Amino acid sequence: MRIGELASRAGVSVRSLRYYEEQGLLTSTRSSSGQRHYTDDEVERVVFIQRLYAAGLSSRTIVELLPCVDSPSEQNSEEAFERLVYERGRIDQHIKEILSARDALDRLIDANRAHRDRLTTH
Amino acid sequence: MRIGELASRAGVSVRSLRYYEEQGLLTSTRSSSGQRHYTDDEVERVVFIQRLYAAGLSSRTIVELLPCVDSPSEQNSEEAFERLVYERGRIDQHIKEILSARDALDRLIDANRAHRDRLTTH
DNA sequence: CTAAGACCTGACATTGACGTCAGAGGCAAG
DNA sequence: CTTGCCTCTGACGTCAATGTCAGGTCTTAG
Repeated sequence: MRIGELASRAGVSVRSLRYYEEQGLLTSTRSSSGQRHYTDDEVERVVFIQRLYAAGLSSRTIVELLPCVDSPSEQNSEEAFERLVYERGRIDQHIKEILSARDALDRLIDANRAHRDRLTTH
Repeated sequence: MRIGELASRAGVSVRSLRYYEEQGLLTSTRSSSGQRHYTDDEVERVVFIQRLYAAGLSSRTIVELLPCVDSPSEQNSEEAFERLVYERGRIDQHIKEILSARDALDRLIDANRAHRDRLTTH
């Protein structure tokens, strides 16, 4: 498949895919005329990358984790594996922060709703 | 307290506090010489702002929620209240994304660990 | 009084993940 | 063969939160 199709299937822009390749997150085979071609697997990979972005990881960080994705068999990914565990912890921390933000909003919502009810029943 | 103390208590930079004020997230009283002064309450407020930032809200969005924080008593914050509920939903969505990123990393960690064990017991 | 260290405003710099545009070539249908 | 859409590279633009610097003022300990 060509880049446009991968983009629409994975729900990202064509620009983003070229950027991912530039950052070393994604590879493509090239047709003789230079156009990028992808296999179906790449859809999944792009979605995975998106998830990590959503969790606050940067391209640079994701690149460092890729050995664990691409060749979990090599023990040269020892360093990458430690990084993986570390980032997992950071995400966990991040989740806690966001949960506490949600809690704060919930309390705010309750307070406001309580006030509204008081006005309504008045 | 002056800006430096608020910054260190809330764990943010002085620059950020001035930026928050510029964006309408924070107010300060000024001494005759123009220096900003804050009450203890502001520490809590800054922490709250940080939480919302961590949850992915922008300054602009936070400003729109502030009426609910500052005067939950006014019903002119009707619009702000709806926004509040809406953003709560977005955060919820965001949490789900991050959880699925964490799951993805967990699966990756398991796969790598499994491989390592296979090597070790060999 | 004076020196060190906070603070002020205003402005430009930075970073990351893209958007967007220009100019050129590729490809399938009619 | 042309028309319309996709793709290419390269480069510049953007946005938000913050860093950083300059040049000046305040405050406080000694």
